[in-house]
Amino acid sequence: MAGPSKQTVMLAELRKLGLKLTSQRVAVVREIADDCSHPTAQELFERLQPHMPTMSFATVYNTLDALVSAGLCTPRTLSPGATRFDPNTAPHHHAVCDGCGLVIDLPIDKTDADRSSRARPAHVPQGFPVRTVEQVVRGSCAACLAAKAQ
Amino acid sequence: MAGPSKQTVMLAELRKLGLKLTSQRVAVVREIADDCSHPTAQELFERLQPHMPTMSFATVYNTLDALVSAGLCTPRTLSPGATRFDPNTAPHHHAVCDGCGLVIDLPIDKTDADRSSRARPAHVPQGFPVRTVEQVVRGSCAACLAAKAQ
DNA sequence: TTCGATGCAAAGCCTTTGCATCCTG
DNA sequence: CAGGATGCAAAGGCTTTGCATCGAA
Repeated sequence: MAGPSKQTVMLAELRKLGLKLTSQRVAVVREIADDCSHPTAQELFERLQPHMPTMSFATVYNTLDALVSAGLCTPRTLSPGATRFDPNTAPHHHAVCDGCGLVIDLPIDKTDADRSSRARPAHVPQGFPVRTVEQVVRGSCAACLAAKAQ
Repeated sequence: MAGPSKQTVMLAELRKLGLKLTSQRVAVVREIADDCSHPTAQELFERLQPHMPTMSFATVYNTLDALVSAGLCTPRTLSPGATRFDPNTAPHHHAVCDGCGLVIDLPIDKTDADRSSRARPAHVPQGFPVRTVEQVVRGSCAACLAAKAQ
């Protein structure tokens, strides 16, 4: 389990693709590599800006696009509003809050894997090659539940 | 199976909620009631505008919001870009094209129902009441597949 | 030194909002 | 007739783009 960190892998992959490792890209990669909160570009920018006053939106998007193209990060549009970025490249499901759009990773255990991987065939049209099958669990997060109760 | 049409049901529900049945609302309802292509507000507007020159975006959104609030229509944000509206209120899954964002309904058969309804519990956190569980099948539609091949 | 990357600002989509006017009930 | 609904236009979020400047390799 003690392999290279996620951020090391990401930076190595970007370099392998011939992309320059600018300080801005390194900063974005460090910020998102181990973040399982599915941040938006806006959120990443707001976290980075204080430490790097010249950081711009365009660069955040540029770096995220590079990571997505490299298959190191997945853009998620599971709820209205800004695209969220997910550094977890292992297959997994998501719980999404109807109220605030919060996205929670749901690991796939053996039982789930059986269900979701094999559930694919039914009714998917001919000529539609399947890349992934995910489950989306919609409901309310604890915070929104509490807010609604008041 | 010969119940009232979907559009009749929608209009009756809107009236029941005390909303006025303006010609604009009737037009939007007629346009979306039996449309399984998951149109965007923009698309609905572009279809209606030629026949109803004064139709405005605000009214399309207004009517769609009313239908959503009434539970007669579901907004879907399964791919980047505009929200798509789904008049199919029965539980079902979706196939989504990575290339163009096309959304195809996948009916739930008995076997699927068993899988998806029961698949819920695993790893969903405490205090997260579940409203729905859907499957999202991602891949490529026939048109995008053909376009890529060239 | 070179060519790609950055920062800035403007433009582009999608959606919401404010307000005067209109029209259903 | 009254109050809700409409149309228009402007504003508001999110994202992309263009271009002059900068800096990693």
